[in-house]
Amino acid sequence: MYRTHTCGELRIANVNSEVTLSGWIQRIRDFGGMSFIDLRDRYGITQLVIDENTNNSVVAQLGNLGREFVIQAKGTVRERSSKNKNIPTGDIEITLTEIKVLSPSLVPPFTIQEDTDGGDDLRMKYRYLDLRRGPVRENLVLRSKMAHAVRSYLNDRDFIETETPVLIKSTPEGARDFVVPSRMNPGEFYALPQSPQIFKQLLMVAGFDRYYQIVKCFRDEDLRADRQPEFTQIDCEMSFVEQKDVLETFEGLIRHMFKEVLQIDVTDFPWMPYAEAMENYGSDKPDIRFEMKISDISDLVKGKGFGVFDSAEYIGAVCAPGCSEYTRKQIDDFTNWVKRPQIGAKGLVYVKCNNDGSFKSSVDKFYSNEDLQQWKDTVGGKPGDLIFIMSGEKGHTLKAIGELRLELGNQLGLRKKGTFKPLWVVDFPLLEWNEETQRFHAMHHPFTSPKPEDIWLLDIEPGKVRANAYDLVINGVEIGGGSVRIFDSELQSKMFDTLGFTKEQASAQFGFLMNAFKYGAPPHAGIAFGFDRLVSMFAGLDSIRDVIAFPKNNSGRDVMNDSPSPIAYEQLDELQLKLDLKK
RNA sequence: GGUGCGGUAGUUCAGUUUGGUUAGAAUAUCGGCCUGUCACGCCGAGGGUCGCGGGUUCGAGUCCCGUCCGCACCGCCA
Repeated sequence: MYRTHTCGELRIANVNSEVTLSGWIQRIRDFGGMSFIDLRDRYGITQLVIDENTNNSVVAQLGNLGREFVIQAKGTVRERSSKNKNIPTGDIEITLTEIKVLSPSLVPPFTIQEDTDGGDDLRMKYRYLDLRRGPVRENLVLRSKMAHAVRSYLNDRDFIETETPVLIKSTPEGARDFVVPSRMNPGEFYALPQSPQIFKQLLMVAGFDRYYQIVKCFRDEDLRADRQPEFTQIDCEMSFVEQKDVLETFEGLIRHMFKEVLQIDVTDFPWMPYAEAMENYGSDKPDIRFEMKISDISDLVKGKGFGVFDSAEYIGAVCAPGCSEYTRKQIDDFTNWVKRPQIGAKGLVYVKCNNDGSFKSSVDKFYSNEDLQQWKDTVGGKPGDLIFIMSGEKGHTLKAIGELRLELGNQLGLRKKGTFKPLWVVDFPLLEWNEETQRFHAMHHPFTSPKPEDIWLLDIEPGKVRANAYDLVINGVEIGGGSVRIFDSELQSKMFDTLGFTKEQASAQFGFLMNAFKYGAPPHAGIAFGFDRLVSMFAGLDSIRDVIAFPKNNSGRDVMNDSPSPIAYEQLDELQLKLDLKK
């Protein structure tokens, strides 16, 4: 028997018990006459003692031990003479009668403790050591709890957990597919799913009525702190429901997870139309932990001789509360910040609303005090506030002010971790114009249903058609999204038509789905949540890598096993593939 | 594809602005001392291709060019 207890469970009540523990040596503190060993496993740390009463065979072994050795220790639980209040086992220790090395260890490349000295790169290379650290392990425990909460909530509501294929057909819309060559079908390829979209819709046609799956999805696009090439979705679909049924069911899920896992009551899930989100926040995923809405002041500022504003399509303002005392340097820093290529603004106009009611702005030459007063009233400014103004093409400018708003929120400490503000963004556009391909693309995916009252626009102004599509945004992070689906094969083929598919292309790509819809498709709708993002948000982290056991790095590489890697000539030959690398 | 930041002991970093003696600190490791530590303490030792290649210079960790790698972001991500 390797152990009678874990390293986290012994307490004062266990005093005098004979116990056997197994685990990793966290640290040895050698005092010459006596020594302490911290023994660690997943459950905690227990202190082992060697002193003048310990038998010589144990003492003799001490010198052979080192950090991260796996040992088995037998001994007796006793009360400590000096207790450690910081750990749950801090009242007791084990006096050793026997110690056995189960597995020695090299000196680890970084210290394995709560605050490691290891950099990200090194931690990823030795991820199995990194995972021994409490904080990283806790993230994965949290992930497991959250998955459990998802399953219990959905199982209780008659959802059926169903697996769908991982080797599927490549589709041209959307993100780039990862592809897998087929040996038995030379020259042909599977794709890894970007989402189980079509399969879950087919399950609805099959009458499953309520489906979910916690499932890996794959996208061959460039990575970010919150984007991995393989990631996990909570994928769901329901039949005989309307948009509001879906939103109610799944805000229930999110509420359940917050309550069950974090013991937090999240009550409000307001709805905000996409158009309103863009107008007021310059983003389709507003962070509504703080106000600071963007105001359109185009009509107020034009025609006073300031050329930059006069020639701009749109002039927007955001008011930073209590910032009128910002120095020239601070304002310059913001100006430079918005001028970076990532934002790409030409400049930044400011108006200081001084506490004495006067104004100081970078455009005093062109505007009177009365003008500035009017701006202040429009943006809802108060004495002591600072108004930032940007101008230009409407879409870009709104986006830029939106970014500035978030940065101001950061600097003013208005984006507090541990505060959670969910928001449904609804009524997304059905289509968006793609300059590159000179055609409309589905904003969500081609199976998204247009709003019935907008269908008439499909032929004359496709860009104006709104969809029954929705995103769940929490704290400015897109956590999930879904839509009411098209279940009528006529409307579906009209949709493909609008997207520029020929009948043949549509039938080759999605023929089986359109066929399925000819055999009695129920009205259905669904949603998918980014599980990794949800976990990282619950954990209070900005990167999803820390909530994934074995993540990829920035360039999509696994630095631990050095993949991807070349394959043998024989493997290529079997697949009848030849490489033609450009460099 | 692009922009920015970074790469110096096992590890985390300082040193680069303004080129100049033997490249430092902390931590880890090893050795010695230590009976109540829990970030133990004290003394000592070892440990460096300053990412790589080229250039400028009497002299390069430091300046220039190229390149590789990491991170963040833009494009991209239905």
